[in-house]
Amino acid sequence: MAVQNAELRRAGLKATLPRLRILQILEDSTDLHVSAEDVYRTLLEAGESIGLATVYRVLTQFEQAGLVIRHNFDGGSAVFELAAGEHHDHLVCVRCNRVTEFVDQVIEERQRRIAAENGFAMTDHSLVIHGICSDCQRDSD
Amino acid sequence: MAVQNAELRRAGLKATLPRLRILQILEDSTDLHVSAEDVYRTLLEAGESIGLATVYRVLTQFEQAGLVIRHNFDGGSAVFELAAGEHHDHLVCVRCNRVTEFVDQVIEERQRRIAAENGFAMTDHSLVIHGICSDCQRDSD
DNA sequence: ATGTATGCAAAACATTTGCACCTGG
DNA sequence: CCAGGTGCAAATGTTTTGCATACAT
Repeated sequence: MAVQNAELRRAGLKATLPRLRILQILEDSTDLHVSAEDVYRTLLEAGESIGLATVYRVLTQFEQAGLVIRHNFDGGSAVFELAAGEHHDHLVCVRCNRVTEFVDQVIEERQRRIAAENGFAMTDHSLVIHGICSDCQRDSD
Repeated sequence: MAVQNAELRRAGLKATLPRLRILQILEDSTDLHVSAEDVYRTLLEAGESIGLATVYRVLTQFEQAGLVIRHNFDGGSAVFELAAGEHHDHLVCVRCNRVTEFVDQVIEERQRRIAAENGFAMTDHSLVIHGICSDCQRDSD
């Protein structure tokens, strides 16, 4: 936990209990993409008394500090993932919502070129491929 | 307006007044990407008395009928565009929210391959490049 | 006629904010 | 100690829904 403490400092955030717990949850989660509600529920299950508002505030701060990335895959709730490692794009299953990550250098390069050709100073980009994952194709209904 | 009438029939929707008006607005709009509120405001300005709930219902029906495409560019409100013509991707200005469209066959092809490699039956895909458009770079603050 | 569509108001969500209190450094 | 963080509840913004009425076929 000294590790997370340092991570928060580096991000310019005071190492408070809620922030440490939430960071821990993100790191421990088997699911790389969790919603604010998911985090809140996990906290409750662990017996912590941290408000949902704080979860939102902390996740937003983490996002601004570059610790996490916020995605709006569907119209519902946003999901967050640790910003560890390389940029990547996502495959999202429309049946089970499972998320798979991928990187493609050719696409990355084309995107840079397209932004440039259109006079855009690219700040970010997101590519989401929706489809039915192999598991869901098998359990077809 | 007989034209829109036929369009609705083809989509399997009764040609009611609200649906005709809303389709008309989408077709007439200079901005290709409008929110439910935008449509509602336009209706009010035209003196129509159509409820916001109806606008949402109709836009959702249009989406299901394949007449329009719904996008969730930011976390805010969804925007809709007529599904006329080819598939394309979007450049969105983070300052002024202006949307520019583009198509890149290389990216399209890579996406198909990536979906296939991951065992995904691709149903859809969306690529959004965020950045600062040339106008906003000029009026920098 | 009659099943469907609409308007209005209320509900349902996701997210944000105001404010008094608590806590980390 | 004191600025900043947190909890709670209330506010916000978007989208959906229940229900009585109106409309297209």
